[in-house]
Amino acid sequence: MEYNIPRGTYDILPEASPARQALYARFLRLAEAFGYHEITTPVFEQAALFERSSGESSDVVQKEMYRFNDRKGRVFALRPEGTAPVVRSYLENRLDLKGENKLCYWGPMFRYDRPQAGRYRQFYQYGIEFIGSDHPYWDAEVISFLWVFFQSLGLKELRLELNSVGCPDCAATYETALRDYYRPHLDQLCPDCLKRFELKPRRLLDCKVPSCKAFAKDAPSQLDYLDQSCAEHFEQVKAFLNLMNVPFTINPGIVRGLDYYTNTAFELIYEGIGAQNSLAGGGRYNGLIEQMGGKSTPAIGFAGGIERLLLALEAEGISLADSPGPDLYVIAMGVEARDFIVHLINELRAGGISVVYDPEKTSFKAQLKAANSSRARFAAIIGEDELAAGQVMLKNLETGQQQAVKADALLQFLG
RNA sequence: GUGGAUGUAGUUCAAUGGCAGAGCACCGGAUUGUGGUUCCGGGCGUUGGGGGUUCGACUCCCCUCAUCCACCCCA
Repeated sequence: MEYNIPRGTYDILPEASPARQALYARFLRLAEAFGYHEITTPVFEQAALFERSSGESSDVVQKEMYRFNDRKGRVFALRPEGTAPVVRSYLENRLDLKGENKLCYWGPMFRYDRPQAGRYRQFYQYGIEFIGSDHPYWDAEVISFLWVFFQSLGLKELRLELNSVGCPDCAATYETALRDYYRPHLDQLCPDCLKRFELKPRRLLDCKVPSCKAFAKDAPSQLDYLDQSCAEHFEQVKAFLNLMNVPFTINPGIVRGLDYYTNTAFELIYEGIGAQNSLAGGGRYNGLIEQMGGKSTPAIGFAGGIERLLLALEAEGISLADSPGPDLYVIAMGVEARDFIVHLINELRAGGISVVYDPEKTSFKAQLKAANSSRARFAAIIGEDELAAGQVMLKNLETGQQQAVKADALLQFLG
């Protein structure tokens, strides 16, 4: 083989396609039920869109973005996430004026990262964005969308974790407090945590090194550093979630990776698919739209990973769709029978019947065997007798029963 | 980006440095018009790729590519 697939990518083979299609259909159906409409943006955008929105210091921008120049030197990037493009489109197309503020999407994202179970360089995400209100009801509705979606798929081992990272003011005072707490212990932290201390002090809390974990226990919590309105907002989100019967656990360690998040942050955790156990995550981003040049507009959304969801479904033995066999397998004995049925096959197909026929299989046995393994519902057998009578012998491959059917009545019979 | 494991037929896996094999799957056949079971037969490998050591390399060494696991990060 001279060529092979790029690292961290994968082919969606025919056998895997039905499950994904089913997932997509279910997502869209639920999105519609919640009043969301699908939006599809390009897979590449100006690199600056992501650099500014996600934050220059974020890992996504620093080392995971596929950046390239086009022939005129413009700098683009394969999208590493879906929110910024959706917001860009929302502003550019003035969807605010059309009241189009519940948007959902589905498509490939790209991050140059080391591949691992549940982590790819081209991966697929689905998500929703609610734009235009800071009311806590919408936080709860977005979260409940996620919850209902997973419940409807039948997944059991789910954990919804909730946190509030506050507004930029709360976040700043909290990070100061956090640094004050850790500063005396800097010499006892792991090297990674020393970097975290400088760049992302919140990440100190979920370090997995035992010695660091000990400090995390007594570290200050963001929840104690929320100002009046942020605290109230959080309380109301929780209250709405309770009213919606969405179970959640508070985890002050939930940190969103991208800079634009404010207040509500949440993550859906699934144990049992490896280290990459976050099936979906999201939160509020009240500052993003203004930062991107729109007028100050609050918003909230989430994104989930298809690959991880499929892994979770597999882990629980849930199959959404198996590829069905064709409706009909045509068995023709001899060239005259063949010439008789080739046109009939097209008519049936045009009528929406899926038909399999293989002219290279000539022996009766081979054809019937193939009919069986194709999992077709029926086999249509045409030999000399049938040809003379202008009919086919229609055999139910499950029961073995067969009956003669007029050729021109076949479409009606099968349809 | 860091560390570790692995790479042999379509697939799951064997093979002390000495002729590359098995199950499953696939294809064909068992007196030419009735499938799934059974029986018989069949093909397949540049042992991921490249280089080195050796009389001889799937086996040992180096490089490379890929996958998996963990870190990191996240969906």
